[in-house]
Amino acid sequence: MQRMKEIVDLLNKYNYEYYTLDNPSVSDAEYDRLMQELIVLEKKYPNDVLPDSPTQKIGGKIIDEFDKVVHNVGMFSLGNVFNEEELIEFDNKIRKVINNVEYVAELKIDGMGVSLEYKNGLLFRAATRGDGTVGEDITHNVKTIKSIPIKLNEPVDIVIRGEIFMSKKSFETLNNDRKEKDLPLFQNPRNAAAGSVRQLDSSVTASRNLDAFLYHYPLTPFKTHYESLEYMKELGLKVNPNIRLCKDINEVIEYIKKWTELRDTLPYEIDGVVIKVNDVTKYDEIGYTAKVPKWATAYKFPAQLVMTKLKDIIFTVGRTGMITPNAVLEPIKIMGSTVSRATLHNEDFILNKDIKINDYVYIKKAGDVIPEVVSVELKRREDVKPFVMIENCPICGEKLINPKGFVDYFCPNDNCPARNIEKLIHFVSRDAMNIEGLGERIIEDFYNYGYIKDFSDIYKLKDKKEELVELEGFGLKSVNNILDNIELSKSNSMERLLFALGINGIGAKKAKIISKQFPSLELLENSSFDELNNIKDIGPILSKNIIDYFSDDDNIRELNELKKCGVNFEYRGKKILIDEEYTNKRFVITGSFDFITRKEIKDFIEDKGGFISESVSKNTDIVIVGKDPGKKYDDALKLNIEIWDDKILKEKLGLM
DNA sequence: GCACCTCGAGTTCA
DNA sequence: CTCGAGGTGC
Repeated sequence: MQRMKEIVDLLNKYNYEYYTLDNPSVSDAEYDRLMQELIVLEKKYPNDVLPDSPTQKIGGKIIDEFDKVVHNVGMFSLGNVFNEEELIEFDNKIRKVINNVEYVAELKIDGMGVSLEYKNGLLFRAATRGDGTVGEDITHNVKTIKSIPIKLNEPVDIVIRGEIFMSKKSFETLNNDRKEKDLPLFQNPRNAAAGSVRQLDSSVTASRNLDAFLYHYPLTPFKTHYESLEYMKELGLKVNPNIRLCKDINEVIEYIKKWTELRDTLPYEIDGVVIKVNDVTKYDEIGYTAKVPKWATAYKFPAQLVMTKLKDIIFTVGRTGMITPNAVLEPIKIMGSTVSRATLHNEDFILNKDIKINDYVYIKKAGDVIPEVVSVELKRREDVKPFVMIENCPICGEKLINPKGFVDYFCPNDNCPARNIEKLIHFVSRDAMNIEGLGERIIEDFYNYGYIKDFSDIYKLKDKKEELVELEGFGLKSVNNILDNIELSKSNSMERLLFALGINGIGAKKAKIISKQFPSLELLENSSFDELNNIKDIGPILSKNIIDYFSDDDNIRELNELKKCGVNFEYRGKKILIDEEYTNKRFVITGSFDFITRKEIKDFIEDKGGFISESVSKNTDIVIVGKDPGKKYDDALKLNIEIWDDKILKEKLGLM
């Protein structure tokens, strides 16, 4: 079919031009006409459909859920700088490591990160960023995006990272369309793009007019980032045309100034500028922090500020009794949503910012989500009332306390209804007992009806099934669902229960650390202050909180009730084999070993509850020394720290 | 005793 | 996200 091939070639050429030239040689109307003709032809001759036909990109597959994808190269996030000084500091730190640094400055597209995996030049898999290690498989949807080629110009195996976004124009069209159909509107192009990519039905994604820029080649063989980008263009990948190679940080600053001004003229939204060291071979030398690479950063444009009236300051009570002042605002639209509340954190925050009731205040959205009061417009101040911290709990009336050295005030009443409800909400929450279907509203209702007061009452709800079914808004189906999930939660591993109990200062992470060393609640109950205090990352205050918790008769009674209800008290995860010689001891490894890998030593020690640290200090317990040890060995000798040579190590490992 | 980092607690709206 | 507190290292 000669004509079919002609059209396919034309359309592919057009797609390419559309994203690389300002004035493509084919008009929108002509493109649509050709597409129509092609669809008719392909219907007529389904056997002759060409593999690189653009119609093959319009998916129609509906899937049940997204598969998880483990990124074979981690997808890191970037650190942020918010002004010129911070940027110069970023540059200074890099120039301490390497001189004559060149940067690549790129527009930071406000969209959604994506990882593309090509095999033999064909798009094999596309995944979201997720937590950086595990993302979601969105291949079926990404195939519908015109600017992401299904086939590259060379048959290579390659992983490429980029950003999927929606143009300002498409966003407007989409929202106008949704308005007509009375559908909820998207807040901004980024949410629209993210929502569209996460469609189970890819024909919906196809209709959304998504676009993409690719900007990163993680395992590049090239010496510089700029060369990688050039190569990506050769492959047919769409790279943003406004990328600039900068000789030094001053050129980066120039670039930022230019785009701060031109920002609104772009057809898509940007929220800053990304700056990367051009020389890829220096990345390891410059290094990484725990979270982000040190060889790149994002300059973020200042967030949008809006002014509104602060009508009142009210107070909420958390599960710990912590009192939090909240600003009641004249509702105002900011970045797509209407805000009427914002946290004021504590008394100091309010006094430092000199916030008074009836003031006009500037609001921004921190991380584009959480509203935050930035400052007061003193020029508009009139008829204001001073802020006065309350002295009694707004719910139960108990006199508040302000522990020495604390900024926050607390309601000390263990039976405060507000606290009780918050404790129950925490107990069922996702990282705690994870009881789905038992949401905040329902907890509140059940508490007020008197069905639940203590944690264990949740497990006794099944005895009241007949009554619950009669409640307004509940039916047999919803009640059954809740009761099923309550039953399921009984078998949770100990760390969830420990976290759910809500001991002060014991969050999800600490609960897990503790559970590994005291793998049942009974063992924890019988632990001593010293044993707890010895655990790494658990100090005297948390140890005391735990001891106090288990010394309280009410708590013991409640734990017995939970046990009676059949709630699991055991830790089900990987346990530590407690061993005096290893548990909570700090090890440092130096030199090399021919009979074992470092990873194996590390696993051996960590299985017994020991820790590996990188440098020797007076807190190091044991230094393991192999062949050709480094400075760490000298440090160990100086500080008189126990040393295990390869012979001792072999004995300990049971190899001799 | 101070500087650093990690963690916990509370947080908005649809 | 932001804040303060707690833990640890120097």
